[in-house]
Amino acid sequence: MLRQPQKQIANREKNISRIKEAAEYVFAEHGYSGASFSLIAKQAKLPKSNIIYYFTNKETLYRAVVEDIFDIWRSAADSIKKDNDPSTAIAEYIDTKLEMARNRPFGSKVWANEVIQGAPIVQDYMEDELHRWTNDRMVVIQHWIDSGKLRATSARHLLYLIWAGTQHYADFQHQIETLNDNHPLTDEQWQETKYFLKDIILRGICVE
Amino acid sequence: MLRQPQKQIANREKNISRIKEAAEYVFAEHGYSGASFSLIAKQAKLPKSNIIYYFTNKETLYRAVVEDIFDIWRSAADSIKKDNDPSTAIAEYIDTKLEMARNRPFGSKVWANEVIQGAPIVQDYMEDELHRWTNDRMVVIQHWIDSGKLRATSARHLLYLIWAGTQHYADFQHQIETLNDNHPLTDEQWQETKYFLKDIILRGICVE
DNA sequence: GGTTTAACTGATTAAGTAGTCAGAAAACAT
DNA sequence: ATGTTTTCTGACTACTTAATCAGTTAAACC
Repeated sequence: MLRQPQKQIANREKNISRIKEAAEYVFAEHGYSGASFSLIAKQAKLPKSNIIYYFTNKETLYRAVVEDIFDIWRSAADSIKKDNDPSTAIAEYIDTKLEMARNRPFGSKVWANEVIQGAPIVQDYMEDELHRWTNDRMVVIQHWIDSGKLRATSARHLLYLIWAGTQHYADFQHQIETLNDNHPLTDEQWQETKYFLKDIILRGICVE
Repeated sequence: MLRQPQKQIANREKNISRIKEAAEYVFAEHGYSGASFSLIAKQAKLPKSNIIYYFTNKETLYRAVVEDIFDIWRSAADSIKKDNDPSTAIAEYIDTKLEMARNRPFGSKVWANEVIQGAPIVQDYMEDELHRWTNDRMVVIQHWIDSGKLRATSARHLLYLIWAGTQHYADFQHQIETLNDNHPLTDEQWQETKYFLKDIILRGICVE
């Protein structure tokens, strides 16, 4: 049995993902300015210097976190494809996005925070990646509309409504829990949420 | 003609609202931690010490800003009353909220920021005022449903969807403008937004 | 006009911040 | 084993921050 000669590499990967996870949480809870290296270090249970060793500075760490988020977020829209059935595809998209809101709320919060503040760090990302990605999806939706599979509405605003409606449950999680008498949503309540959003949105866009 | 003996009072009010306006902007653009007295002072064109003179500390100023926002936000729902026609009332609510998103985006952003970070400063406000306010509106909507004027859907999630769908245009303003080729929305585009949201949501909740 | 009171402000302080760096420790190579 | 490279870290620095406060200016009162 060969000894693995890469103890370093394995350790490096472990540490990096551990730091990113901690950073995602701290950036979400405190915003960019409020997130200090010492808070992130405490969360990751690693010395502050070690974090700087891996990521050089705060902005680099932040960008790494945001890029991870964006990749996941992007892959959630895999179902929005020309040849898929619109209702099924959009229902699937809503389901997936709500599951992400439930399971990975911190990423969503970091993104929201960044955009609210005018994307000072990831403006280039928005102009390139997000812009292209959004246009691609809009083309698909417009195709569905043009071929009579969807009611004639705005593809752009439909996307925005799906984003807003789903991400709300991540970004405003705290508000929702407060209004739910300080309890997290139960499985049943998440089911209800999924059902509600699909019900309203699909009813709004399907040809009658 | 009597001389006004209240030069001081007038000046005080002027300064306070000037400071709050500047603070709302800076808190929205930089978050709670990122908003420093010196930034707010620069924005308000007043010395830093003067701001502290009026508001004692950062948290007090912040709370003043949030309370102002909340009051305005609350009054937008005046139309949600038992005796009003549901479709008209909800259409009016959506219109009003979208106008607020357009004209007062900073307040919305401050609120969003605060909630995303778990409402560290205004938790009590959420538990008292917002909770009561939301329950009141939900009772009205439930009444409409029970009396057959609306389809049987979730009053709670309907409110959330309206909030999410409208506030998105304030909170994510920067993203929306970036996706709009770096142009602010035109009058026409705002019209289109209003139309879209009312179209989808009303279609989703009206009895067929 | 002179006194009291409120409004205001520049200088200062104590605490926290991002980032540097010299050197220790571990992993790897031979 | 020895040397080399990479990983790691505590101590430090230069800077920013919220908040204090002593002292100044302006308004209100009589």
